[in-house]
Amino acid sequence: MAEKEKSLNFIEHIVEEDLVAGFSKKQLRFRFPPEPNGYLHIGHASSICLNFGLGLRYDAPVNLRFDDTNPAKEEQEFVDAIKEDVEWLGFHWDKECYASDYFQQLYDWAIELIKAGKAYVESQPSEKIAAQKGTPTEAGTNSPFRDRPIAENLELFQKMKEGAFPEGSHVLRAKIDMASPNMLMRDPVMYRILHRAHHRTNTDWCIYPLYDWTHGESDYIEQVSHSLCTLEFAPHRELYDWFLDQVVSPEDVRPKQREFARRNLSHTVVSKRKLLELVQQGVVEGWDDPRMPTISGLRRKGCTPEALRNFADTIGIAKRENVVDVAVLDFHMREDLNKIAPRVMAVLDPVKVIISNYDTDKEEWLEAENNPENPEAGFRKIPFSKELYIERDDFRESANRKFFRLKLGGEVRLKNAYIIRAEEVRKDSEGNILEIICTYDPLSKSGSGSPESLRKVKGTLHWVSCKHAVDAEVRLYDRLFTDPTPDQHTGRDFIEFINPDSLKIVEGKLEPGLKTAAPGARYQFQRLGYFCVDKSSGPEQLVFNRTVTLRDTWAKIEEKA
RNA sequence: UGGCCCAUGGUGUAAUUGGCAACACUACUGAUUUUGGUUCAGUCAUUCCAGGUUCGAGUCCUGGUGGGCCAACCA
Repeated sequence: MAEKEKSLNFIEHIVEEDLVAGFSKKQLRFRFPPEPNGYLHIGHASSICLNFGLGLRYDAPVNLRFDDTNPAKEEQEFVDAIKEDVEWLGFHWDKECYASDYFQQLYDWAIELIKAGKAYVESQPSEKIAAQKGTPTEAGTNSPFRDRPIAENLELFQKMKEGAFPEGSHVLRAKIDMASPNMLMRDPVMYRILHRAHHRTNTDWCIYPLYDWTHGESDYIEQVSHSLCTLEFAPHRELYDWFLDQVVSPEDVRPKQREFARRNLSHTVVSKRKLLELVQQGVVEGWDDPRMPTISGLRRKGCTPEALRNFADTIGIAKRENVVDVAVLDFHMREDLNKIAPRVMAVLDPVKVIISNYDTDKEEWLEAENNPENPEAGFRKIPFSKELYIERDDFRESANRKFFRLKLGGEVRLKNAYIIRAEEVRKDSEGNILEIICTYDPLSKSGSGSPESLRKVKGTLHWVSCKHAVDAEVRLYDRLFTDPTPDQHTGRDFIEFINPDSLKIVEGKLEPGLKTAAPGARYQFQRLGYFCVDKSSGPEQLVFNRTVTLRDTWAKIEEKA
C-alpha cells in the first residue's frame, strides 16, 4: 500500500496501451536474452531490471533465454556466470530457455520458406554477397542463384545440414527485396555452415541460424508478448516482423519488438570487445576485477544487488543517447550500505599516538555502536591502550580553525574513547613524524555521562590500539578512466584515458574483531568509506576492497584552498 | 533510393497525453551530529531553432539545425 504512484517509462506506456486495447494481462510475458559469449555488465543489469521489473509489475513470467546460435563464441562457462549474476541481482526467471532448443523447429520452418519460394540457397562467397548488397543509397543487385528452382534449394539445404559442404560454400537466404532502403531486408542470410561443436547440441548441427531468423521466432515459440532490445536493433524490426509473418498463427500471441537506448556509464566502457581488451592487456586482473563495470566486478567490489537495482530504477529507460554519471551509482551504493554496513575502525595510513599519562600495561575494552542507523545492530567491545594508531592525515603540527583534527596543543575526541590533547611530536632525522605524544582526560570517557565526557570538542577521530591491531591488505579502487567518456574521442584510443591510480594497495591496521571477517562481508571503515572482504581473504591474510568512499566535504574544502 | 530513431537544468528521467515544467544525482548555502558520514532546510530551466494551429504547446503540424543507428556467413 501507500506506494508512490511512479510515473511510467515509455515501455510501460506501450504495455498499458496494449492492455487498454484488449490484450490480456495473462498473456504478458517477457524475456532477458543474453548471448553466452561473455560476462554481464552494468548495461545488462539495466535490461535485466527492465524485463524482470515488468514481470513483477504485471505479475507476468520472464524467461531467461540464451541466444546461443554462434558456437564459435559461446561457452557453458558464460551460461553459468550469467545465471549466477541474474540470481544475485535477486530475480527469478520462469523458464530457462536456449535458442539452440529450437534448432529443429527453425529448420522445419526454413524448409517451408523454401517451398513457398521465399528462401534460396546462395552459393557465392561472402565477399560477393556483400558487394551485391549495394549501399544505403544504392540498391543491391540480385544474386544469380536467387531464382534457383525450389527442388534444387531443398536438396542443397538438406546437404548443407548433412555436412556435405565446407564452411563458406553455401548459405540460405531469405528472398525479400534487394532494393529495400533497409539494408537488412536485402535477402538476409538465415543459415551458415559451421563445422563446430556447440556447447549444448555438440555436433548435431553444422548449419546454424543467424540472429534475425532466430530471435523473433524464439520469442514466438515462447509466446513472449514484448521483446525489448537496444536501439541498434531498430532497423531489425522490419525483418523481425517479416520472419514472424511467415510463421504466426492468428490464435497465438504475436511478439512485439520495441527498442530502448542502452545506458552508458561515465568513466568506464561497456562494450564486450573493450572490456575483453582490458582483461587481455592486463589493465585489470580479470572480468571480476572490482574496477570492471561487470556485474561480477561490482559484486566483488562490494556493491549490493539492492543498490544496483535502485540505480537501474532511478536512471530509468528511454530512447535518447545518454551518459549516466557514475556518481549516481556511488550514491546508491552509499545509500544502501549506510543502512546495512556495520561500522568498524581501521587506520589505513597509520601514525603512532602515545598517551603519556595512560598506564603502560593497562587496557580497556570500550563499547562501540555497530550502526547508528540501525539500533538493533547493537554494540561491540574494542580495546584501548597506551599506544594507538591514527590516520597520518588527521594530525598537523599547526593548522587554522577549519582543521577540526589533531594539532599541537589542540584537543580531539577519539571515537568511543577519550578526549586527547597533542603535546609534542617526535620525528626522525629527515623530519618525518614518528610519534605524537598526547595526554588524555580520564574523565572524558565516551558514554560515561560525566560532565567531562559531555564536553564538545570539534573533531572526532577513528583509531586502533597498536598492540591489538590486525593487519590487512586494503585495496583502494578508484574509477578506471580519468575521462568521463573514454571511448567517445575520435582518433584517440580509450586506453589512453586509463587512470594510472585506479588501484592503490595499502597495509591497514584494523580493530581486532575483523580478524575473522568472512569473504563478501561489508563494513564501513568509519570516516573512510565502505569496504568488502575480498574472495581471496583468509585469517592468514586479510584482504579488503574499497567499495566507495564516504562523501568527503573536507576534501573539497582542501581542494579549494 | 536512402531509410529509421532521437533532442527538457551540469547529469539521468517525469509531466494526468494540449492546462502552474516535477523527481533524483551532482554542485553550492545553512542547521544538526562523538563519523567533515547520516539527517534536515534551501539555491540552480523561459523544454535545440524558426514558423504555424489553439484561449492555451515541452506535448500537435511544417521547415530547419544537431546527434545516433544501418552495407558480419556476430548478437
